[in-house]
Amino acid sequence: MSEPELRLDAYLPYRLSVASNAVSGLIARSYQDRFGLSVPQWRLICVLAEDDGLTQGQLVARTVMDKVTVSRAAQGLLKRHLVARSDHQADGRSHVLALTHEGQGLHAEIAPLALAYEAALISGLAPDEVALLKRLLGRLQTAAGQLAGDTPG
Amino acid sequence: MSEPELRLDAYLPYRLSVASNAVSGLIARSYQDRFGLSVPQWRLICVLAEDDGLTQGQLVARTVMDKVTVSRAAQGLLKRHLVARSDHQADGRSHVLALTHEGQGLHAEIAPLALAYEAALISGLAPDEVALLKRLLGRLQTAAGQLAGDTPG
DNA sequence: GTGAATTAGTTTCATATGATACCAAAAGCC
DNA sequence: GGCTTTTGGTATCATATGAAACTAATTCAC
Repeated sequence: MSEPELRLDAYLPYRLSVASNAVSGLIARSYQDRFGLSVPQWRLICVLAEDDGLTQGQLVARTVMDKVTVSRAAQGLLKRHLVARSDHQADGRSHVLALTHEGQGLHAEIAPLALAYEAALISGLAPDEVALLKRLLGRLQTAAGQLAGDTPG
Repeated sequence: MSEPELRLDAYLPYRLSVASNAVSGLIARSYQDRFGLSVPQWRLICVLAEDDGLTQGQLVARTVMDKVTVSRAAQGLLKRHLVARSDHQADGRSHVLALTHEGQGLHAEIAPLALAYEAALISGLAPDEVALLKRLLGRLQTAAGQLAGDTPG
């Protein structure tokens, strides 16, 4: 007995999705309005600022985005001269992306805003709660990845 | 000094989005493959199973989805005779939605699967960790809502 | 070396999403 | 009663997304 009750607002995947949508929507709107950047574009800038000279394939791995998404984001940034492309030394199919000076400037401008958003979002939480939250999110992600691989039942 | 470093994989909104996408993708694929249901459709079924006889407006509030999304999901469910519509007693614009017998059957079939997914996802976590996670997600959601209202910056 | 199978990246296409405009019913206002 | 404003829901449109097909370059097998 005791049917294990399924209530939507207690259902973790739902809660996760709603929270993520709220946060992503906030951030996406902000970057779009202020800098004309999509979230994928911003992610590329962010990764390239950490670690310059990556191929799109590497960016796919780093950002957990689809390669089509990365391709389009890169094209947009190219058009705005925020990143530059150079031929890959050893692989003629591949190109190496790097931030231009202008791209670096934009990153320097946005990064504090991004951090301010994060700070505002977690302002009610204790530092150890934040750390735990990040760890739990990582676990969920890997669990989902494993389940997606198997034939879950 | 000490620029407060922005690393993408330590950035909470990013982590949240990636985790949510992984989980949502897993669930969405499963419901689509097995039952031909979209996530919005499933959410409506779920809410209507909890609490029958709601208008679309009420469903919008309950599911935190756009009214267009709810409208379309409802139409899909109507076409498959999983929900039924009756005129609203007091408001001629509005309709009342309720699960059909068939819809209830489908819900009874999916609910255990949904709970199994949740159980699998959190299988590595302690119960109090899960509780905390849900609470923190709620806090993030409300914080994002507040920030979206203000002019943050 | 030559040819088959992979891989990096783009293009194409089909679908999902939400902003906006829209229609009809309801509520306020006088 | 008439008139405007608001609200429930739908239709239209413009954009975002990813799956699949495709191109070109690379690797592997031999």
